[in-house]
Amino acid sequence: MTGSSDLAEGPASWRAVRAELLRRIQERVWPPGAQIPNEVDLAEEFACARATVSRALRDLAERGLVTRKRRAGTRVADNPAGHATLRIPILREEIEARGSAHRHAVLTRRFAQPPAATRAAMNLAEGVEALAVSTLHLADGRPYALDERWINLDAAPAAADAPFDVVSPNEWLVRNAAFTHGDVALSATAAEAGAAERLNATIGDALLTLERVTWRGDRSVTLARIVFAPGHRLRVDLSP
Amino acid sequence: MTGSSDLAEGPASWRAVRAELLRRIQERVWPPGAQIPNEVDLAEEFACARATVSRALRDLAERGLVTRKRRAGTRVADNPAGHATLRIPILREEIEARGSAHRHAVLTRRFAQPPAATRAAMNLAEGVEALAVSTLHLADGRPYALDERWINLDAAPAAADAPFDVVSPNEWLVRNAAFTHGDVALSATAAEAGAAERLNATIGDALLTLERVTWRGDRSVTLARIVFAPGHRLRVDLSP
DNA sequence: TAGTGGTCTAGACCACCGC
DNA sequence: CGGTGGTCTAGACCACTAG
Repeated sequence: MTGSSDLAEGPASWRAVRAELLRRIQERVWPPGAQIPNEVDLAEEFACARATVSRALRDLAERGLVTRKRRAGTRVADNPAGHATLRIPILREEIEARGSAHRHAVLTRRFAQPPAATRAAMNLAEGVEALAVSTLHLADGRPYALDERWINLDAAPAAADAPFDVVSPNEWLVRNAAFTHGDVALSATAAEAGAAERLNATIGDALLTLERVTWRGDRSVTLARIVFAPGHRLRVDLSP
Repeated sequence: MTGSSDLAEGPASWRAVRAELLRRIQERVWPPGAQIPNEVDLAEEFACARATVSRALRDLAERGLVTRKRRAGTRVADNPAGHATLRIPILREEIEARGSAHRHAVLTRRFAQPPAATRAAMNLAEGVEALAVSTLHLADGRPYALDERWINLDAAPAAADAPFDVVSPNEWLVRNAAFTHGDVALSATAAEAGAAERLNATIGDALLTLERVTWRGDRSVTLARIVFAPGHRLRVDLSP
């Protein structure tokens, strides 16, 4: 085996073990679906403790490259699928990371009863008011994204008094209203009149749209709809 | 503290430790930026081994909730940002997971020199030929996504003989041409004539587009452009 | 029921880097 | 320099489940 000579001379770090296992998977020494030797045997082969092999295999399992079951052992995944991690964007940081100057403007800010669809998505009772805020984010003075959201005042009461002029709702909520989980949907939408004007687009332009609902336990915190300016590309890396 | 009473009675699993640490972070017992006690102290508090605390903290660090430095210790992240994992889709599985019947049709398949932009993105030498394949994926007979891609025959020579009629290029490549890394870009594009006809859309419709380049070492494997049918939503979950 | 992964322990050494 | 996280070890017990 290729990678064992450098391992034989001393204790193998779990990364070295992982690298060798990864090599065997990628080079089809162990093809998809194949059974991998158990931890004890691998530990013996690599002359290390079982815990070290376990660490390496666990890492590969988290990446979806192998599947593990108690009695059945470890197998190479049928589909060694890559996985990308998509971070929840704080628009200011995203813009500044590109070397641009960030600025935001609150367009509207009002208390109202959200429409039925929003109420359903946020699991709100009928008749309760929520805070609707619309914010435009600019990079170097050019429109970058339009952030339209509803905030559940029951989950984040302090938002009622937040002016959002210095700290944007996007950032304020991330910092002050921690969520326990959420879900995101990406889609392409045609620019309607309001968004087109704000984003310097033409009506009907294809705009990348990110909709996100975050929850704190069983209470929704905010439903955000972020519409990016025309041509925006959301990039993510793909790991083994 | 809420979670400690049940921990005091016996050895704490690392998940229980993580849950308690997570609680303190989410409830601002340890606000963003705050220093967390070191592993030894926490192990003493939870009456467990340091390795158990380490496991819990490592998990939180991987999720981006805390940052760890050798001498400086562990701090709550300024932005306890959630992160979503976006799996590389095998369209057939994605469709079947929705309970629909999958079918695909190869529209075109030809060997040609890719255009300059593609050549650059795939780091190909000038003049070499690659395989261009265009495939339409259908769910219950309705257009689902259009897959247009270039395949680097240098990295996946077997693709030259693959008919792609039974196994789609999408699936064939995932299974037979493992990649080491890649990058993905999501954007919204206006449907041009060809895509509109195939996807049962109107010219100019906003379409969610996923572009992906995968690499095997320093050689590109494939550049794929997947255009989804109108209204498609790409969903991802958001974890703490 | 036996074999596998999952976890915990107590101890040890090391790499890093703020003080 | 010394404290911190990062890792490895040898051993142990447990949880799960395939055969």
